[in-house]
Amino acid sequence: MARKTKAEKEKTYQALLEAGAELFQKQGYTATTLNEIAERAGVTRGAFYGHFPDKSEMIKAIWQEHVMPFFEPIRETLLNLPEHDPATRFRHEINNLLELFEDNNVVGRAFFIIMHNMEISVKDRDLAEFLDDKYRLYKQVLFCAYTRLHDARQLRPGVEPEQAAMGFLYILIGMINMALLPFGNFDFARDGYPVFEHYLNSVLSA
Amino acid sequence: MARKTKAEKEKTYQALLEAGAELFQKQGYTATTLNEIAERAGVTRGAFYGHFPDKSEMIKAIWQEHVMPFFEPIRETLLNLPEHDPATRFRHEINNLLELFEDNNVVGRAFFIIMHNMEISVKDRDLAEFLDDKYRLYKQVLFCAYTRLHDARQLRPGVEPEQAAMGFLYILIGMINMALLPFGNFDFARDGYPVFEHYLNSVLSA
DNA sequence: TTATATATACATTCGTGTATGAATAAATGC
DNA sequence: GCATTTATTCATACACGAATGTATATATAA
Repeated sequence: MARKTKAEKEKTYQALLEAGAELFQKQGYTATTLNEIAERAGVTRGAFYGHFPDKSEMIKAIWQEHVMPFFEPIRETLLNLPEHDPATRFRHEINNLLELFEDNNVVGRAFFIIMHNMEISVKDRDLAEFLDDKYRLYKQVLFCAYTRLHDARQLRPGVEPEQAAMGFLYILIGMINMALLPFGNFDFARDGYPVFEHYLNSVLSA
Repeated sequence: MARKTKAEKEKTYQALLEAGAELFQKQGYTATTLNEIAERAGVTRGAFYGHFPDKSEMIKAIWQEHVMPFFEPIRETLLNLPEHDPATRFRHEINNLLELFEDNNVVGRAFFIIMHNMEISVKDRDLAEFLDDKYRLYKQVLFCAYTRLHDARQLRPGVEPEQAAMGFLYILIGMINMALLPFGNFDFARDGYPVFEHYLNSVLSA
């Protein structure tokens, strides 16, 4: 095969990544073969191995390229809520998060794959750790945010940060789950924002 | 192979079911092979095909045998909350549900497999429909319960049944998700009951 | 005697990983 | 800038293993 230019190489890389994400979403991570990915990207398995050591590395790449750029700033903000009136910033950022899931289906797709369409296997310890990290991350970020809210006395009396963070995490995970399922038409305006609004009001005093 | 008695046949059936559930939980549905299931059950693939047409039928059997007996009465109760003071019954039944997940790890395991360790694939339309049914079921049951609560004026003013049902579903799904993950030690007394208690208090007026 | 639970054996298909090769982009030397 | 060398992208081919489904055999329950 003729050597391609650097720009062309990047193009096939992106094509492979996109093909992989689409197929993982549609038929699951384990059930998707390298042949299918390559074919959908318009290349052969030879190209795949030129870009990824194996399938599991592709998942990490999808996360890195499709999620991190959007997710990182939100995480950064939640970890550094202002000492004065963190609640307003918190509400705002949660809104950003929901909008991200509503608008950007690349991000949503990646989450769906990670949470729903990738079996957690003892066989692949590496991937299990990768998933573990993701969940640990969410928990940590939310706990940090709620601690700040607590310190600023913007949580309703009797609401403990750990508990509130867990509750929020449940709602978030639950909603993302439902929102991303291929069946059961989900409407953010109907099933997303109002639910969060209610929950935030029940937890925040501000 | 020598023919077995009917009782022995039932025993290998149960052994296969148990082996399948264990392996699906540990390594995922797709990644588990019929050979592994048979070997763990102390038989060969020949026995498997004597009891199940294929792997997907085993999932349905696991649900039928390991979940339905516990889940059905709860569903029945939620669909038929009393007209007078449904809230008390509702709280009670939700508690039952949490206890079920806390105590009965066979039920929890089945849920974990369905929700986390079985990829949703277009390739297997039959299984996708099976999953779809499950989610539809939850939604329907909760909506029915919340409607009854609403009619009895036991929802806080401004709380709509649809919304409240969705919120509850999110929390439930989110919690079950987190509770069942193999990593991240989950404690029902710490991360389960209090969160639900808070949410119920924020929604119910009674 | 007959029906059947399950082991065994076989055929087929499929997926992975690697080794190889062709053609050309990129690098190098002048 | 041009000629030559080198590096590299990706297709092709191959080897190996593994999984499925089916057909068959056997011993014994019914």
